Amino acid sequence: MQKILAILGPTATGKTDFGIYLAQKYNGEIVSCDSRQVYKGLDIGSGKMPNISSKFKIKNSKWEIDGIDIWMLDVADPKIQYSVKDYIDKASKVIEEIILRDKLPIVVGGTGLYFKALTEGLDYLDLPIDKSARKRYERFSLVKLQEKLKNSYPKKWRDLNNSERHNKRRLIRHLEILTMNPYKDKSSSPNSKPPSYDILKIGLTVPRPVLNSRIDDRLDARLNVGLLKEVEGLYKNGLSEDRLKSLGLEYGVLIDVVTQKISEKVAVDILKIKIHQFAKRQMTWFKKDQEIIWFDITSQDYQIKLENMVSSWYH
RNA sequence: CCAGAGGUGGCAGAGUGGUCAAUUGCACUAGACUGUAAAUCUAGCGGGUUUUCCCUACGAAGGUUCAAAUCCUUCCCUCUGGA
Repeated sequence: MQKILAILGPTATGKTDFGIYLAQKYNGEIVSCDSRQVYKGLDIGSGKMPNISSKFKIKNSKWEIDGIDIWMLDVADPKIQYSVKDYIDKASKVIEEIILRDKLPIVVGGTGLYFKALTEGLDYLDLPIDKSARKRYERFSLVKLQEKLKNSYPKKWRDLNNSERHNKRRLIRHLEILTMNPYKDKSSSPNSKPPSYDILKIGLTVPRPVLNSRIDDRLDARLNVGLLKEVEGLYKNGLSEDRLKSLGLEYGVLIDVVTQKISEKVAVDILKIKIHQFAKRQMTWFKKDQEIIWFDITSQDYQIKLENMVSSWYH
């Protein structure tokens, strides 16, 4: 069975660096699994930029760091919302191509849903976004959305947990799906199963306090190399405030500095907290995947142990 | 030194005699999540193995009252204005 290596985990654990290292060692190519790195122009903030010590070049939107090809970067226009569907369509092709080149695909990233969709498939992925339905439902109150779903699709409503029932955005999507009536249309495929691979899932982790301070340091470093300018540039290039907000974290918070709503100092404090919380959410997601083998990067010899594991899997 | 304002849970900030272990926001903890996922959402959040119960708590110490974060006295501290 074709092998794929995956390096997962929360932000700021050095996934990319380690991925590049392993790619060099095992003749691999990297497939980024990151919902923000897909966008052109989100470079510093999304963590695309390599270390100063690394050599990198970009040709035709294709990145190469220290001689290693990195895929799924700059594949989307930041003005336009990207989706899981877009990601797996493209990334699965990229993986096939790497395999045809007789190289090892190394999926590196922290976007859990994308990774899951890529490796396990997702039901009803062929149901597109219905913009008009979405627009219509967005004006509804939470209660109204709940009533509507309860009445028109009681089975779905019953299946939802408390958290989901209060999630306006999710409620809207369920309603949106309903208007497409996929369950009557036998031609729509319930599941898009990807080919089955032999995937070694490596998880990189650190004790939370350490993680938090790594996040803080990294943010300071990114600020020093022009993160704020990057956000300002995107804004001047026509990304709306709302769009930047929806991009989240550095983009969502720093835009308020660009538009002079808050000071940089305040923004940085807020941002650090938000990234801590984000890292926590990533952990919550990945913890559920029992197949991930975790390595604490602050523990001794983790690198050796990890490499041993990879090489015995890879042969 | 005088005059005003004020000291509430990790922080901000409500509450001005009982329904207050104390609204709310933030932080924090745990979690959910099948086309926005760096998004969106839920729960918990003083302590206690008996939980419609007990203890400790609204600057400190006393007091009034059946009952106080809320009223009174003194003290300590902070801020603003005047010397």
